This record gives sequence, C-alpha cells and structure tokens, in this order.
Amino acid sequence: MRERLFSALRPAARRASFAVDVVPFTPMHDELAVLLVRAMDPRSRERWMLPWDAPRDVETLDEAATRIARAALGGDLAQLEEVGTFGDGRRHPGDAEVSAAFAALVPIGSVGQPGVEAEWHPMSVLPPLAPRHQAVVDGAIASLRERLDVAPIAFRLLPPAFTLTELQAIYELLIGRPLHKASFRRTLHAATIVEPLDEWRSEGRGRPAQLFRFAPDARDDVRRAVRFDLL
Amino acid sequence: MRERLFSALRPAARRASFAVDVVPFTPMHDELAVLLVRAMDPRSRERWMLPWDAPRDVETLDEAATRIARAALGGDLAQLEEVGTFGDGRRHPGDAEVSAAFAALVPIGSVGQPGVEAEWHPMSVLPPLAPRHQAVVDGAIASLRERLDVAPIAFRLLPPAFTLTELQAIYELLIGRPLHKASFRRTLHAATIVEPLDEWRSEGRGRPAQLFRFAPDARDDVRRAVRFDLL
DNA sequence: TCAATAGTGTCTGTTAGACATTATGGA
DNA sequence: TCCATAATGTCTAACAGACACTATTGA
Repeated sequence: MRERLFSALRPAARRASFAVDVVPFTPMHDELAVLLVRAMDPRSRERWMLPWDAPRDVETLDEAATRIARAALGGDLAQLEEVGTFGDGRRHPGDAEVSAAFAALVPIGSVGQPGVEAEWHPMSVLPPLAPRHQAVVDGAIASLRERLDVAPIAFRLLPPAFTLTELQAIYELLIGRPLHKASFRRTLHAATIVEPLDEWRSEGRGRPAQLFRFAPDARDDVRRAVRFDLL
Repeated sequence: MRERLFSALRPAARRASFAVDVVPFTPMHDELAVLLVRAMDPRSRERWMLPWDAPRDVETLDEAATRIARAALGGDLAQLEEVGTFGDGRRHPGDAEVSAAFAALVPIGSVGQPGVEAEWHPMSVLPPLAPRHQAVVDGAIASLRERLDVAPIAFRLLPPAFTLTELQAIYELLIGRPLHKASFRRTLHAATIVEPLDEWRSEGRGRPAQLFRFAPDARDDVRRAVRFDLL
C-alpha cells in the first residue's frame, strides 16, 4: 500500500516550452537603456521584444544566454547576471510557459552597432512589451538594485578604466538617489575594491580626474552588521 | 536580405524537460534541516532526493512549488522563496534539463508527520544527492543568506509568536556567527519590525522572555548607506 | 582671472559592539 | 539563597553625511 501511494506520487519531468530571455542594459543619458529587438507583427505594426530563444541541446542556460546576448548586441561582450525564473502565466512573445531571465551588463560607451533589428530604448520611454517581458525587465532592475553591494554590477556597466565620478554616477543611477561624494570615496577606499592607475583624463574644463580600475582586494573580513530592511 | 537575416534569427520556444525542485528548510538542533524524499533505486539501495515534480498544465511555478511542498510536508504550511534556475548540465534525478528551485521555509516546531517516504536530514549530515540537487541545496542556502536583510526569511522559520532570543538564534544559524545581544535588539527595535505581545514564556530557570510577533512598520525610509561587500 | 570639476580635511550625529548592571524567575 | 536567563544602560570606536576648503585644469 505504501508502495502504491509512493508510486502515485512519483514525479516525472514534463517537457515544457521554455525560453531564455535576456535583458541587455547599458547606461545612456543618465539612465539605463534596454536593448530590444523588432518583433514581427501580423499587421506589421511596430512591436518590440527582449532578445530571447530556447536553449539548444547540450547547451547550458548560461551558454544560451551568452549566445542570445551576443547575437542581439552584434558581438559586443557583456557580463551576465542571473535574474530568475518566470512562469506565472503571463504572455510571452514565443508563448513559452517558463522563462529563465538574465541581465546582460554592457559597459557604457562600448555599444557598437547592435545586431539585426535591435535598438537601445531608454527605460523611461520603453515601448509596450508582452506582459512576461515587462515582468522580466522589472525583475531584472529589482535584482540588480538588490545585489548592487554584493556583486560588481556597477563595475560591469563601466569600461575597465573609469573615474570615481563616473562610478558614483552609475551607483546613483541604479540606486535612484544622489550620493555624498566624500563619503562615497571614503567607503570605496576603505573597502579596497578600486586601484588608482597612473593615468588621468581631462573632460573639458576642470581638474582632470584620475582613472581607476576594479581590483577587489582579498576581503579584509568585513563582518557586516545585521541589517533589517524588510517591507 | 535583411528580412532573411532576421528570420534566420527568429527564435522559437523549444519544449525542454522541466522540473520544479523544492528545498524545505526548518531549524532543528541548532542547524538547518532539509526534507528529502526516498528515491527508488534500481538496486534498492537507499537514495534520497529533494521533493520535485513538473508543473502541470495551467499551473504557475509558484502553484507547482506549493503543491510539491505540501505533498512532501504532509500538508504543513510553508512560505516559499524563489531561489533560481538551474540548467548547467548536472544530472537531475528525473533527468530534467532545467530546474526552477524554491526554498520552502517551515517554522520550527511546526513539523508534523512528513509526507510519504519523506524525512528531515540535518544539513551537516546530508546524504549524497544527485549533482543538480546538491547544487540546488547549496544555491538555496546562499540565496537565503543573501536575502536575509530584505526578506523576512528568519521570521518564516519561527512560529507567529517568538522570543527575541529565538529570533537571534535563527539569525545566527543563517549567518553562521554569533551576534551581539544588546546590539541585535537595539537594531531590531529601531527598525520597528517586531511588536511585543502581552505574553511571557518561562523556559526552565531564568527570567521569562517576552513574546513578540513580526509586524513590520510602514518603513521609516531607511536610506541605507552604500555598502561594498564584493568578492 | 574666472569657472568648473576633482579631491580632501574637519566636525557631528548615529550606531555597532564591548562591558557591566539590573530584573525576574526556578531550583 | 544561588543560579540562569532576560533585558537594558553606558562607553567607545567606526563611520556616514554635511560643509568647507584646496587643487588643477580650460576658457
């Protein structure tokens, strides 16, 4: 009897229609922009969607996301961040039941010619998307904000050499509020995650800014205090 | 030509074998325990796996995870937390190409009779699992630790009424290091996320402890400072 | 010389962590 | 009365944020 009960509960993997959705982000005009590709509309109205595809056989999810990002970006390199899984019944452009979502972080300025039929859209004026893709974009932003302090998100949106003012601008853009300059730099140096280069950049008037590179030091055990940031 | 290029890139959702894996957690003997179900082994050796199944038609991922958790827990209620997607080629007990993983948080002491062929295993002596399931367990723990300050993880591992000593023990168990009592309580009260009840509990000798409940106040905008906790 | 931006020194209020002390029950 | 646990007050060092100041370039 126990055997029968168990075999009634025995699970089996079902084949579900599955897609990998990629959200390519890059800073543009003091806000984030998302790369969208043109979707074919039966009535030939203009429609947009996130780059996506199904993983091929013997391809891991990361590999699939890398391939999809590369195709949409026209070969540009991007760092991937896992965002999550979406299978809540909302409509997907390819009617996938389940999506695995990845954010692709593209360094500012590195944007060349996007892939075929792809264009960057600033977050503030995103065209209408399929409900699933809208949820993926929202989830991706939220995920980046949440992990900003434990993953090098901001650094992936900058070229290898950057000024501290640029770095601060990226943080402000992601956090959505201005940061205190002196305090930002103090904290940054205390954490020893940037290294000054012997190089300066002059941008119009004003004192030239020193360039830095991301160089996280072997963590000096940062016993972070317990925080409560719930609801 | 442009049209042909685009249609060559046109994506299509593939049907991939897909599973929802659930990691039920509960505190037990000062560490976390995971609920595993007995797997059938051809040679009838003892094998264990996480509760899992494929989502049914017109069932969202959350609904599927809820159903799977309930079946394994024997009806006990549990709060779900999304963990992530796993599709890295590692072997899954049902050979699913892709897993969506959920943690199920079961309040301490609320554990009744688990479902058919299910048993709680302390994290320190987990039996061997399929590689995919081992990765899911590791990922689930890491995800809980990471989100401890932004999601009410610790509170979901406690009954509705608890003492502050119990709450601290849960945090210590998840963080993996002892916390300072006075400081813990100060921070807790400052964040106004617990509310004292007019109820006390005496446990052996010593002064009885006041009971509290989780009651997050309308956030008093906690402008958290920028932190760098990378690598 | 002025304007603009980079970068820093000082002060202050907040708070995490250490320590000590009081409070309140059971054995 | 002693002991164990709860709960809190005080001190200090660390640090975030405000402010003002210096530094260095182009116009």
